[in-house]
Amino acid sequence: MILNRAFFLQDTNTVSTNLIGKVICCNNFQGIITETESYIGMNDPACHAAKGITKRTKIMFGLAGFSYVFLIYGKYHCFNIVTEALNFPAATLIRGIKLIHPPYTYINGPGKICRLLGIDLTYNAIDITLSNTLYIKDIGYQLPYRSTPRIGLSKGLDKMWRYIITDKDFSTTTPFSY
DNA sequence: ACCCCGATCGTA
DNA sequence: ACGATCGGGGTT
Repeated sequence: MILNRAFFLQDTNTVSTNLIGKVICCNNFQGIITETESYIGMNDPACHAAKGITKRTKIMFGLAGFSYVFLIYGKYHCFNIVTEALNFPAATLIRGIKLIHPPYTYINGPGKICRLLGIDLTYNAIDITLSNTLYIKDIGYQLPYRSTPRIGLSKGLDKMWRYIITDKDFSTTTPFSY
């Protein structure tokens, strides 16, 4: 079943951990989510919204379940989903997936995911609880994960808000047996 | 108008 | 370890 508003309205770390094992569907690609990160509120120095509402960050203050896509280093896109209550700026970043169909590719890194799935700035501010081109579904997987500090930051490294799958079947480019 | 920076990636 | 590359955001 497709994840609904109530799923994304929860605490961001609840959303980030519950997204492990869910399936992102976009442009005919379907991938198990294997890695996520939380960015939470104006007191999180690594969160883009920490400095307030801007043209770019306003989506994070909006309704949970909308996409937040941004360009990084002039070349790559990062795909997030807005979480928590209206006016509380937070989101979950999708950092790793494994295709559930051939060629069963394991993709680690938000830029590479967006490149493969075809996600660019035109995919920003989409309601993924209503869209039929970009959405996330639950296929009943409950997969173990561990938490670590977030990747690539100069601030907010004290937070253990990166979640990554521990089952090796989902971190290799080979079919999995579930 | 100008300057600095970055939730990355591929190459070395 | 490092450079590419360009929009966002702050400052002049």
